[in-house]
Amino acid sequence: MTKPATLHEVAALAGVSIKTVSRVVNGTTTVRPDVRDRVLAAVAELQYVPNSFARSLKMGSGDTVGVIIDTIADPFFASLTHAVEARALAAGLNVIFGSTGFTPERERRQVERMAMQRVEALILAPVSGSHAYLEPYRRSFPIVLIDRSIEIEGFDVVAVDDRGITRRAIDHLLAHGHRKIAFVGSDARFPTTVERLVGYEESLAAAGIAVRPEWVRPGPTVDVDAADVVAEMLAEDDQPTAIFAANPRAAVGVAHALHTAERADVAFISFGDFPLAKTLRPAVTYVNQDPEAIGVAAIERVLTHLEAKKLRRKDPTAEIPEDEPRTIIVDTDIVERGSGEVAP
Amino acid sequence: MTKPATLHEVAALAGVSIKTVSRVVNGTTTVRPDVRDRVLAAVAELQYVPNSFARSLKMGSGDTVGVIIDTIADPFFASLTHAVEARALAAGLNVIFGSTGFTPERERRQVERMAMQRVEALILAPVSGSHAYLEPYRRSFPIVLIDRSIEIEGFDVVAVDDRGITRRAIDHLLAHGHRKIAFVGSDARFPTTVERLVGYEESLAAAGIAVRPEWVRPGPTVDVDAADVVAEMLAEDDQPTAIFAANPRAAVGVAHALHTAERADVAFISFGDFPLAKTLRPAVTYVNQDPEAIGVAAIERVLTHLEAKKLRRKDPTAEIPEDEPRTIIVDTDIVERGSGEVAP
DNA sequence: CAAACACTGGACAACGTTGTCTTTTGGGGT
DNA sequence: ACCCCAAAAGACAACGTTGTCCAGTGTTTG
Repeated sequence: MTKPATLHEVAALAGVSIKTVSRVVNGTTTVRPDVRDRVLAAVAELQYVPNSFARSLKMGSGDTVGVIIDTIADPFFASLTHAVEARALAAGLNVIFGSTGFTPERERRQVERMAMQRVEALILAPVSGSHAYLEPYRRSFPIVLIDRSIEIEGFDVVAVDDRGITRRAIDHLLAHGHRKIAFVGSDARFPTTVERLVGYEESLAAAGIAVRPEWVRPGPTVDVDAADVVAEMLAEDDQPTAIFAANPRAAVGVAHALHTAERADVAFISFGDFPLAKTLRPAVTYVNQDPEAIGVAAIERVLTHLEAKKLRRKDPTAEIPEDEPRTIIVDTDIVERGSGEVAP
Repeated sequence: MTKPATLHEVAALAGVSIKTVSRVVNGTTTVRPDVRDRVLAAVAELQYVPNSFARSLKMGSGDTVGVIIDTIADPFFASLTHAVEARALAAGLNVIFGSTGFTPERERRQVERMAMQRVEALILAPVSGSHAYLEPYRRSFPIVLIDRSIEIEGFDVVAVDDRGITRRAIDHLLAHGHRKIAFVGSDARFPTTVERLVGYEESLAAAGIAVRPEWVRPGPTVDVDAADVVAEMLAEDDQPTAIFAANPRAAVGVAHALHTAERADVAFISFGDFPLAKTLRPAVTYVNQDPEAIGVAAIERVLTHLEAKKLRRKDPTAEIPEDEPRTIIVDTDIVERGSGEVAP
């Protein structure tokens, strides 16, 4: 593990001053071709790589954005992060990431880490709980909240209209004649599924149908398997004729249960696509919440803020309307593939 | 966007010297309780967060490890990265990540970026092509190659015995009486699938069966859908009675094709599990290449190297055998779930 | 041919932190 | 009351880089 070369060493080898090497490396000013070549030769020989610590320290800002999500093992966040990284790379930014594991405490720890790493901006999928603690951080770097909205003013938010689209999904089932609709995958820990549940309730209320608590079930948790929940409901005499899965993991369970019970007669809509959803018969109708679109929108907000910061450095009085926090609702639609169009 | 507070400001507010604040923050030496409290109050009031750029610059080393993979959208790498991050967090390390998008050129660029970020270590899933360019970097920080091995000596490698386990999978099909076995998902770009193809060929050769080129097909690529490939083969009079999918994406295509054609009579083994694989009927037998196990083994190697580095700082002459590059083959097995045990 | 002029190269300080070394403080023993 | 010693606090340099400013060089023009 040799220590990397420094400007001094390159300068000594090339027989110039460190400042000249700096100029060649950064290419800001013109340097006489022969000197330039000598420096580049030295750079190559010593395998010189600029020290970003020193550079960022001097410059007063780095080139890293943070991404904090539930877990990268969730395909939804994997796609989202993928989109963020691709755009960040193009913009010359590094991506540092951390997971909350669904716990507020760990979320705080991750945010703190990001602050210490002096990220230029933070993209955060907040877990439930108070987020007042974010306030001071927001003064140091822009924070874009994704996937779920938060009660506090002043943050950028990129999310999906969970309530509205769920309402539309339930309306869709109602329109196909269903009156007995189950909701699988409720989880009070997640604001998103809570919102989806509200959409479910609103839709039923508008149709004059009472919510039956025994048909509102938790999704996959440590001790509950969504497949078991469905099997249980389908074992009763009085059964739902349609099932809405509030998240893809729940949907996989529901699909498993319906498939093993050979109950193609039960209508089914999933919130979020999953692999093989189109292979099952009937293929699964789903709410298309596009993770890439959310990721792209989030990183674009970040880039806008960074651009604004650059502008403001030149002219601190400049008015930059794009720099104000915004709430972006990413479009969502329902993709009909059969399972959601089954008649009761 | 206020500038974060510095040690100087905290020191001024607390009425002490910066060194004392540094001591309180790092908790190395004892500080008189009253002074300590005053400093902590100032830290809280100013929202002081240490500047890791300055710290890393002074210390000569940071606390970040890099992870470079094909794409985080691949569930295999998502799980792997998840395991790496969890362990890194526990060790107080930050994870910075980048994707190659399967192109050698972009891989180089990502490695360069990591070097500039002065990562403490790098976990890399190399794409094919020459990796001689890694040699100089290896002198600056340890590099652990994952998932695929590389021709160069001197690197840590954590991988799966692709050839051996594939051979076992094909042997498994042979043992169930199959003689006509197709291989879907070959891709010369990936050393892993190349190795798997070799395993396939070895197994057939050992059984005295000739490889039929028309049954060795590429997996999903930009212009080839694995499902179409399978449908094509099953349209012929002379068909394979068993199919081996060389990667999970190919497997999803194969599953789709078999399922839509209602060909439960065709045996099927997948390299890698995929969601719903256990839901299909018959449930899909698969080679269990545990991504978490690979991730854990890789980050453990990294931690070992960093520990060794710390030891060596104290005693540069110390002999640390664990620090030598190693090749770790992570255990793999075949999970029988039905589809691989179908008779011809 | 000389003088002004770009243009190139170098010395020095500073970013915020920690390590080393020195100074101050406080408390105990005589 | 004095001195000594340990513990606590401070002064200063240094990490590797870039920005500012100044000196030197060669080129072009009056």
